[in-house]
Amino acid sequence: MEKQTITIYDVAREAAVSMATVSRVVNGNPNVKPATRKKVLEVIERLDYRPNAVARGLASKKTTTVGVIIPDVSNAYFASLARGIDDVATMYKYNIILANSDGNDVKEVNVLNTLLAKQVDGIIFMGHHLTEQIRGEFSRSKTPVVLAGSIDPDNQVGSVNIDYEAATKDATNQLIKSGNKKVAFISGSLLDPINGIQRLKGYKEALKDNNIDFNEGLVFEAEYNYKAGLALHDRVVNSGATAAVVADDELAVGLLNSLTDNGVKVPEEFEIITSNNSLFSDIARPSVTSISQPLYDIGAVSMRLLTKLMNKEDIDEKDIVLPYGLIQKQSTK
Amino acid sequence: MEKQTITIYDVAREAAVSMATVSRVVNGNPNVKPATRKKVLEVIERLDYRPNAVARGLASKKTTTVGVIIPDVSNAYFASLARGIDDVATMYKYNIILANSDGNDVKEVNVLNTLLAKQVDGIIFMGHHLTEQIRGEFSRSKTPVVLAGSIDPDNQVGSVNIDYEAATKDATNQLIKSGNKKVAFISGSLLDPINGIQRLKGYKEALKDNNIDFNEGLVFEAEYNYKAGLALHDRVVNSGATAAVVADDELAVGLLNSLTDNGVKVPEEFEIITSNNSLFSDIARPSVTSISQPLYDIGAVSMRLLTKLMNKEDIDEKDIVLPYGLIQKQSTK
DNA sequence: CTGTTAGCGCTTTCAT
DNA sequence: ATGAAAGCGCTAACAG
Repeated sequence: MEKQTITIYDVAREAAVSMATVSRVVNGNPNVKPATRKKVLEVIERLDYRPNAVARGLASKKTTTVGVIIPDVSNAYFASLARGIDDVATMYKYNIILANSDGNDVKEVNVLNTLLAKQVDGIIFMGHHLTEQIRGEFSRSKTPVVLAGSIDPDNQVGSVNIDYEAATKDATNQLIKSGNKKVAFISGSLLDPINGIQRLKGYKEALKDNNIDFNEGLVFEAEYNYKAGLALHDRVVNSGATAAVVADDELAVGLLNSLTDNGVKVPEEFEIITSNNSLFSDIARPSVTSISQPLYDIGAVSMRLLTKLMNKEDIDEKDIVLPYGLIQKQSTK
Repeated sequence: MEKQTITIYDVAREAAVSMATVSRVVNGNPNVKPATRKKVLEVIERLDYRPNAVARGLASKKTTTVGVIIPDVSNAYFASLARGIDDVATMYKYNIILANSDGNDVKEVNVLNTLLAKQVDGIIFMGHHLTEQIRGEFSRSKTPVVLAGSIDPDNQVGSVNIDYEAATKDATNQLIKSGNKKVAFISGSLLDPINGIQRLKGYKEALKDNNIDFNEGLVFEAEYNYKAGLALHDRVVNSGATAAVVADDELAVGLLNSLTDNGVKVPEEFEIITSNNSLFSDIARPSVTSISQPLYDIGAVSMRLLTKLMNKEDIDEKDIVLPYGLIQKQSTK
């Protein structure tokens, strides 16, 4: 028995109308007499007809699917964004093709190309560092792009973020105010403009406002994971720091656990403020004071912005900055 | 300026060959004289030609994309599976359309239908409970399906899992051996066959082997999240249990923290074994002893199995059971 | 309100 | 080894 697909043609024949009419009722075009619509609908039901989205895509040049380039779905931070993206996508009848890049330049370019080949209607990009090549592809292609939780120093495409600079400044300030002279700045690669430009800038501003000299030895780069946090212990302790602003929760909790496991009292002897307010920061004991970013919303708003772009609507502002907070928990005094 | 897409036709004209030939070189068909191939390749390069995957999909009836139905990507358990799936998919030149269902019957059916409409070549389904309707759709459609970390009591489609029954039995046994007479069984909905059938069975077997009567009052159903774990505290304490096997890490850590925050010593006064060995179980203090499931591998193997199914290869076994472990940490004696 | 007619860009026999 | 031509299933003018 063959995989006999029934097409719009079959429906048209059975309903004794033209393909165009069937197409109209399928697409909810109002220009169809109720009686005809009903008749067609019945045949569709009876034949169990399902429009072929690929054919539709070829004919209409719209696939109702968007590409999402993500460093790693299994990272809680990005997974939250992804969830926000998918929910809004679903709301607007889009599907998402999810592709992991590991923040790797080559993979990013590859995946971008296959996404473009698949004629996605738009792209949401999450990544630490926009390479020239990627930016070139973005501007060359006519496909709308939105950066979620990522910065393009050149502002060519839309983006949704929080004000990392101000948030880091606030956090650093709090740590200084509570008496810490040496506050460590712990982030991911400084090549990522979020770290190297925005966060670092906020950190330095806080120091300056409090007349503290910037000390290179208090700046640490690490990968965003628990083990990296554990591994940081000795270096941080040796730096003489008595507090730290950390750019990632896993990293922060790793540092925290290595500290407490070694008998250091947190927050009495060492204070920590982290950045994502994820479950990790709640689960840890002591729980970790954190900047709160509306992760789900960053994803959701990105997708909403993308729908506008795909729809060629007028955008009042293509770079959206969402509000952040500072949630006090047990790792600060 | 228009979005002037260059097509296979343009390439054919410029290279002075037929579309068929261009198609052949693009698809790596060996029946092309090296000289012609070279010539065509140069034109492709020069024109920056990119084959349109949608057109290709319509003509060949293959989209090289698979649908992935997932309860929630922002759940660490499922996110790990998803990562394994995507990596193997990429390896075999597939992309994944990721769709969140929240384990909701209606959403599952909807999303399945749009996936089928989009002509995905295969589907990977993760969900707690296969409804009749979904199973009906599965068997009616000719599209290959694989269940990842989910059970179909009827075994109609392929699946990849661990032996939940044996794993739960092992965990329960350890708890009993170390002196606990009352071991709580804490899982998600018992409607999910993994919980209601497999895990519960393993739990009961362990009791039986140790001549302990099954006590309904020690069985708890809860949602798989941290708050649900916190909320469970009173009921578990009142049940008289001195240990628990928990089906989810967030749940387990929630219970753990509510216990320790209330002054109960773990593991001295209460022992806990959880099920996913995720980062949560490492971060908690005390860290939580856990069954270890090869999450990434479950995803990866599922996708590998699906490629075979899509390729109509012979399958030795369409239900794959992967090995599990039991990782001793600080929450058990 | 409904039908006709071209394609959309590519794969795939079938010839040659 | 290469070309010609017929679709794949649907949308979108354009008529009427």
